[in-house]
Order: sequence, then structure tokens, then C-alpha cells
Amino acid sequence: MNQRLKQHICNALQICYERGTLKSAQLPEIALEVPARAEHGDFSTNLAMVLARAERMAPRKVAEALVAVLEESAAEWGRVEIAGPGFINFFLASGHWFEILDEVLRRGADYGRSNFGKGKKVQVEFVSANPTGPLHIGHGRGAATGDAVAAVLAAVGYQVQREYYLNDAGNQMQTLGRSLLLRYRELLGEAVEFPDDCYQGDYIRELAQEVLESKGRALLELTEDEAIEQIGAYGGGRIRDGIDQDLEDFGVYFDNWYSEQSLYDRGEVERGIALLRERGLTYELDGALWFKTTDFGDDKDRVLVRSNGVTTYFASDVAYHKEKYERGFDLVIDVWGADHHGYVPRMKAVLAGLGRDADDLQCILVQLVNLLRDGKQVAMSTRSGEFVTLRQVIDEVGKDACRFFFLSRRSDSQLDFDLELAKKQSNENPVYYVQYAHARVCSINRNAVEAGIALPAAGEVDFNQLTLEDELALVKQLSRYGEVVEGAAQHFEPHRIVFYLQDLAARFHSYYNKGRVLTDDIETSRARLYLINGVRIVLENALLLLGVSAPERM
RNA sequence: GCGCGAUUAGCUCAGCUGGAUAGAGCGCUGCCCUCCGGAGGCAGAGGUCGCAGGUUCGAAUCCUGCAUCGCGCGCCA
Repeated sequence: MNQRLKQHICNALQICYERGTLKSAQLPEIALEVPARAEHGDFSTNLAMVLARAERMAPRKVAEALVAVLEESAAEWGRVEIAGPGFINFFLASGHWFEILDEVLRRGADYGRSNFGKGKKVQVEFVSANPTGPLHIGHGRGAATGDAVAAVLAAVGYQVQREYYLNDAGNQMQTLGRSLLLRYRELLGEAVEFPDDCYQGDYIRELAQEVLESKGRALLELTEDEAIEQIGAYGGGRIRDGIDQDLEDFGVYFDNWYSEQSLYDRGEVERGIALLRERGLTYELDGALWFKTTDFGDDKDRVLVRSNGVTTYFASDVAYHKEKYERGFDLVIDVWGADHHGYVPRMKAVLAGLGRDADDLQCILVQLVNLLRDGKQVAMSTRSGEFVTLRQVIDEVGKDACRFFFLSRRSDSQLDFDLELAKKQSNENPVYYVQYAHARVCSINRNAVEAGIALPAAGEVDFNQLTLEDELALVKQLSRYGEVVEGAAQHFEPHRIVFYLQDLAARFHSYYNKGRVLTDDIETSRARLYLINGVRIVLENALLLLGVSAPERM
């Protein structure tokens, strides 16, 4: 609708130039917006004010010239008016709006999808939690965000891959093994000193207990190195299984798991460093090799190879990102905890060092989740290993509420997550409110079928039956869905869909309360059924993008 | 100290990248079930958009400074 109207305005502008009523002969970007107030029309443009300077005319005069042309097609397009300082407001004929309803019903699950991304290859990398402990609630927000961003991008025509980067190199697995072995010995009655750099959480004790139960004292027979390796491998495997299970129950699937270790095994890390060196972007100082990230706007230069000869995590990240583009991705999106924001400039520097546009990498920063119970903060401290796991939250409030809440704010703002609220089955809880709207339509459908009214197929309905203002307003809201998804994709902001859903659900509930869908008049009933099923389709499509189910009964 | 981000209704937050009288949910107050699911709806009260300048037809939105809060500043990952 938007696009067609823009074209219409553009044509009118051309005619003004041909007739000489306007002179500047520019074709500026036409900005159309949906005014906040209904009295200002369905769409509004500030075009006249933008052109005023070049035309050397008052904005309202420019608007008059344009409107003179636009009014010639008023019969087809609807009323046009000039308002305020020079806005041109459009009141579209209702027939244009109802065409959209046909489109919704005809396209079904496809409604809202587009080719905006033109098949560009995008990779979304998210979660990527170290496999040394269970996923906690912060990882959950990252998972919900990454998955929704990926889904939204896929919906608007990008080719999307979801990837999990597995930090399986370095000494973390070693540390895991050491931590487990110490707890294991402790369980066997040894007095052990548990160092700070070991993993503190209770899950380490639980895993050690498992080992004890299956192997008894056998590990004590091994050398320390052997024991660390064995127990570490076992524990790492169990933790991985746990992560897999959590993600599955959260409805998040990855297309690819990428091993950091494999970068070393294939010599990618060496090649990455060599490339930067060849380009003259490195230097040696105090026995270490540095990357001049300050050339590209970073605060300070960063070490690639330490003076002891060991490469840094940053070095494998250089290789990892270099390799991403070699795999053919045009755009790479990294979803990180917001505490990593200082890492953004150096990764942008990597892009520049590779000779790519810095915008080919987008970092989405996900802020902390503040867990509340009845308004009071739940104690949480990752330092001591006392964190709330994603598992606990899924088990308590369910996947749907969890994902919906995680996505209900911009990802870069902190989130208060009230567990009691998320469990409530009332209008205080936005998840239920939206899902209930969907279930309600389904319920009416069942009643209709029972009453012998078949659900109308696309194009089978007389729109003249839909005369209520609320009905038109609902259709207008449905028409905006595509732009909402596109905006969410363009800005990597899935929360826009959450807000849209709440708005659509509210309009639907309000409509439902004002009158009956199923009336004595069969044609009216059919037309209203058609309308609410348009609503149902959009609710379902939008919920699916968020990874939240659209239940038929609740 | 330097850098990044925030500051909008009592609370939690939107505000479509500069538009018209700043919006929503919760909470509060008062209403609505002979009615397809009340897990719902309607109405009301509630604002100096942190402060001060600047840019222009026009600023919550852009620029500068200040204040307060959060986070980050390893040859860790």
C-alpha cells in the first residue's frame, strides 16, 4: 500500500513539473508516515515542506500545486487534504484497505514475508556459551534474540544461517577437568583447597557425584593428568548434552556448530595473523605481536601473540571472522552480552584490516536480565556460581512466556523479568493476552463450523458487510505488518514485533467485545469470520517469528 | 581518568532515525456478563521527555556542555 501510494505521489510530482506548476524538477525521497491521529488521515507526507526551499515557495503553496493534481484521481484513491504547516494527508478509499484482507487470507503463512533482503547471505552467531557450565538466564535472552533476529531476516528474504561458536580451545576444558577432579576428591573425603580460577557452581559438585557413582574410586588410580583428562571429557560431554537439551526445549536450533579448535587444527589462526602481517598492520613490542587496531578507531592496540608464544582469544576471533566471509556471508551478526561492548571497536578494526566495510559486521548487545519474584529481586551472582539457569526458568514459566518476555524490550536495555507475572493467566500478562486473542478466534471458528457456517476462503466475501469503524481499523493494522517485520529486520529489533502484537491483540479484543462475530445474518457472519481469521493469521505469523506458539485452545 | 550506553507518567518501557495535541502495559479510581471463552472490554486521573545552550519552518529525536546511574577499560576467555 505504502509503495503504491509513493508511486502515485511521484507521478503527481512529475505532472507538476510537466505543467510547470513546480519548477525544481527534483525527485526527492518521498517520506510517508502513518499519522498518530486518525484525523490526519491514513498516510501523510511532508513532501511539500521538503520541497519548499528548492521551490522558493511557501510549503502550503507547494502542497496546493501537488494536491491540484492528486485530486484528479480522488475517485480512485480517496480524499486528499492540506493541513498544518503543509502536510498532505491522504484518506484512502476503504476498498483499497479490504484488498489487503484478501491478500492476508490468500497468502496465509506467507503474508508478511518479502524479498527485501534479496537473498543476501547472513550469518547470525549467538549463544556461543562456553561448554563449561549450564546456560543461564542471560544466555536465554541471547538465544531468544538471536533466533528471532534470524527468523525475521529469513522472513524478509535473507538466506540465514544460525551458528554456535564453541570455545573448545585453550585451557578451559583443562580447568573444567581440574575443577571436577577436586570436587571428586572432596567427595571421597579429602580436604581440598578449591582455587578461585576453578568453576565454582554447584553443578560441578553434581557432576563429580555422578562420576563417583559410576566409577567409584577408580580415578584415584590414574595419574593426575590422566584423571583430569578423563573426568574433564566426561563432564564436558554431559554439559554439552545439557546445553543441547536446554536449547531444544527452548525451541532454538542451530544450523552449524563451529569449533574454535578446528581453526587451529587447519592453520586458520596462523593464516589470519599472516594476512594482517603482510598488510603491515602488526608490529612487535616486548616480545609480543600486536595488531594496530588504533588505525581503525580502537582505543589501544591489541595483542595477537603473547610473548610466551601463545595466541590470544582475539587472534582466533580474527581467523574466525575472516573465515566467515570466506564462507560467503555478506553480512555477519554477532549477538553478545552487553558487557562485551568494549569488544566492538576491535572487531570492527578486524573488518577494516580484512578490507571489508565495517557495516558487514553487526554486533547486537544483549543487556542483563534482572530476575524478580513478586517485584523483588532474586539474588544472583555469577562470581560465586549462583546463577539462575535457563532450565529453571523454562521449567517454571514455560518456553512461550520466557521467549516473549525476553523479546519485549530493546535488547540493549536491561530487562526486569518477573517470574510471578510471567506465570499469571490474566490480562496483566502480555503473553497470555496475545495468545488468548489467537485462541479466541479459533474458538469462534469452532462455533461457526458447529453452526454450519463454513469458513470463507480467500476472495469469497462481500466487504460491504464490514461497515464498522473498528473493522476498517483492524484491516489497516493488518496492512502494517509487513513494514513492521521489515523494520525489525533492518534494525535487528525483534521487540518491534512484540509491540505490534500487543496492539493488534488489543484491537481485536476490543472489537470482540463490541458485538458478535456470528450473527443471524449469514453474509455478515461470513465477512466477520473472514476478518478475524485475517487477524488470526497475522497473530500466528508474528508469534512464530518470536518462537512463541499460537495455541488454538488455552 | 578514558570510552560506550542510558535518563520519557507512581512503576516497567515504546516512540517507526526531525513533524501536527508525546504513547502503551502495570498500578490507582469508576463502570460493563439475558452476549461466540470476563484469560475480556469501556472511561478517568497521571508529563517542564535529566538540566542548560545550539542547529531550523519544526527537536523527546541531531550537535555541545553539565549532572546522575550502569557497564567496559589484561600479553584472560
